[in-house]
Amino acid sequence: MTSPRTWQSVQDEVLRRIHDREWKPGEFIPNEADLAREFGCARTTVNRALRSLAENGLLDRRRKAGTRVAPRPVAKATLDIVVIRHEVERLGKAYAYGLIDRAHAPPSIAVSSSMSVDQGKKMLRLRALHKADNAPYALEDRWINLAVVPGALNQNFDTVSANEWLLENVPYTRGDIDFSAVSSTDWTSQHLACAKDTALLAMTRVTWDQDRSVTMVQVLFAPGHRLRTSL
Amino acid sequence: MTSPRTWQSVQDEVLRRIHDREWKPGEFIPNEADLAREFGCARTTVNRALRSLAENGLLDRRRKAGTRVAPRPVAKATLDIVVIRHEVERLGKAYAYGLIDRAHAPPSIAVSSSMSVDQGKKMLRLRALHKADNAPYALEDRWINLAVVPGALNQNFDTVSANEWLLENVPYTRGDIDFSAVSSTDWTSQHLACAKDTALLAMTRVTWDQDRSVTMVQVLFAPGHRLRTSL
DNA sequence: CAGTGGTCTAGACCACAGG
DNA sequence: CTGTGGTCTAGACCACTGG
Repeated sequence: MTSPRTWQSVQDEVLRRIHDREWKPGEFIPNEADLAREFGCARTTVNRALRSLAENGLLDRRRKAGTRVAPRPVAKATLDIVVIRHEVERLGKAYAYGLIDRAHAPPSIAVSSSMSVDQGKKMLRLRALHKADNAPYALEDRWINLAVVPGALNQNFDTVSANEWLLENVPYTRGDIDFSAVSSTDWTSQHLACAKDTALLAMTRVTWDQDRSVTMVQVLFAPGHRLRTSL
Repeated sequence: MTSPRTWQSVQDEVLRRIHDREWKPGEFIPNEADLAREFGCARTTVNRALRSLAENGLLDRRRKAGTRVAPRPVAKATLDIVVIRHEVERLGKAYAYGLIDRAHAPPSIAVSSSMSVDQGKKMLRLRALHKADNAPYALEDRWINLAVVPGALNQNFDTVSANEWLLENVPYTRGDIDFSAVSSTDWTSQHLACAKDTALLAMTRVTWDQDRSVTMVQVLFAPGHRLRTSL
């Protein structure tokens, strides 16, 4: 075979061998030093190629044991979670935002427990609609932890969505997300302009800064919305 | 400040500066050589730390221009797409699989166009139910491209799901996935043991080997299913 | 053109874990 | 104890791209 010299060409060759079943799932492959000799490059270069593949779940690497092809290739799909306005604009549509209501109230049990906050403490709740080309795009129902983000009380969120304001002004270290399907209620149907009981894609996210919850938001997308990604 | 010596400690320090707004979104940070001097380590070490952060979307790096904190931190959520049996077993539940029907027939227009195959060509269609602790877990509706996987005709898929058989036997290079919410039909309600029009989370995937489609599958999860991930 | 990140090298030492 | 991957170094050259 030819002698790859860059880490990408090494990676390509390794991928080819996996794809062509020269190295089968679960099998060990030669160690880095041997591969470096075979490919005529430095071990560092081989390491870079293999480490990258391991991060993508195609290889299992363990000290002393060695490197093997992942027995069950774990497919990792990456979703980019972006500000809704940017998502709409990327689609070439006109974005509009409207605040529906705003309240300073204690959260429900579900919200307070998801956010690990005292149920008695008042939080800021915002509901808003995002539109694309004047059609409903997504409905946002958000709770903000005022103990962590006191400044939110001074914002009216009339023109800038909490979505964007928080991202630009409040740091976070971690987020937990889940996706599910829910039926449209009377209230959501009205705002998303769809029939009651329509199936809607829902994204719920709790954002944390260290161990303190910053905000929890449920986004309901308009009927037919698809979340795309690839492997 | 202290002098980090490993790439992870360099990364931690960079993360801290971003988090504490010492380096603000959109701002340029010192170049690799300067940081290496400041931290008392090799430039390679700084490079490793910054490259990793850039891959995670926290930094924007461009030759000559330099490195800056990403103006809009793009949150990347990674979903692990695994074999359904393993997912169920990981939950500590008993897995069961049942083939519902199997047909050798031409695909619908929707399927043939998604898979870029000639609509006249017969394909293998399998519908099956995955159960967890004897309750419906997910309903699978799959089309297999026999031009790419002729061997599938010799499998009856009575006991091994196409899901697993394909993963273990047929290589692929790419997959396109989308998630959406759909309403349950009479047929799906019957198999998932739910009311008609219940909102269901649907995952549709088309798998490719180079530029030839291998299989297309729609998985409908039982009501209430949540797809979890974190940032 | 020149400054920046991107990569390769050869060698070294270390951390971990299998035997 | 020993083989493996994990990492660091110092230096070098390259590729891209902004000015």
